[in-house]
Amino acid sequence: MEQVEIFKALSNKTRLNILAWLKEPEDSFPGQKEFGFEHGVCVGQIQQKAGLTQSTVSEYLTTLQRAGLVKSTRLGQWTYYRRNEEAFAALSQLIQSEL
Amino acid sequence: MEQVEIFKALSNKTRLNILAWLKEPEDSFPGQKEFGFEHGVCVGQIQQKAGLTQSTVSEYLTTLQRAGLVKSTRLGQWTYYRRNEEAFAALSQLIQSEL
DNA sequence: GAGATATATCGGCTTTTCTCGATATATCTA
DNA sequence: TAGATATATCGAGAAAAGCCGATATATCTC
Repeated sequence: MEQVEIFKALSNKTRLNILAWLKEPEDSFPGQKEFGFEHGVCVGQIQQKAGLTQSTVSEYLTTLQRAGLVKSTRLGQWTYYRRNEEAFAALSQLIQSEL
Repeated sequence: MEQVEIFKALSNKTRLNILAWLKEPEDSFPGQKEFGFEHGVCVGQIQQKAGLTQSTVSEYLTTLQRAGLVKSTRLGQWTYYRRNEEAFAALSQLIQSEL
């Protein structure tokens, strides 16, 4: 993924919030605790917390995924999103060394 | 400076290039070697290398400065820009711990 | 198969960003 | 002071991003 695309994905307050929420999903999404968090958090929960429409949040998650910052798993009718921690480690490293 | 503003400043290929050039100014701007690089590189040199208009490059440098990523020094009729390495270290750290 | 639910995609309107040319400001030099 | 040079700021048109409602697709349940 191109560096600039990663930074574009991070250039939005809601998307930054989503990433922060996904860092502590148990605290951020108590409404989903019965499903567990191994595969991440489903779109509906994120949408509710973000307070934007379903289409916008879905698009934001796609943006984050194209940047490599999150991964998704489809289970039945739900899509679960979770952070890709390797991407964050790599980004931190990149800023230290290359940027 | 707000996180999202830093990422917005980094969301442009030319601005990323400028930051990369300022990392190795001796290699990137041989045309300025007679003036030294202690205070940075002047806008004209950066503009020439970027291949965009003077006004655009000036604005980009202002954007980077507002984000805290570069510092400037005015000497006579020249403004010299240089990287603010502390900001990059802080950003790398932020991505590791908070983001 | 029909309806319900979850997510993704599409079309469009609004706001922001990109980038330019023109102009303003500051400094230098003659 | 006049002109030259360097940079900053302004105004505007084009492109991209933000965000929505409507619709499409996929899965589940009956």
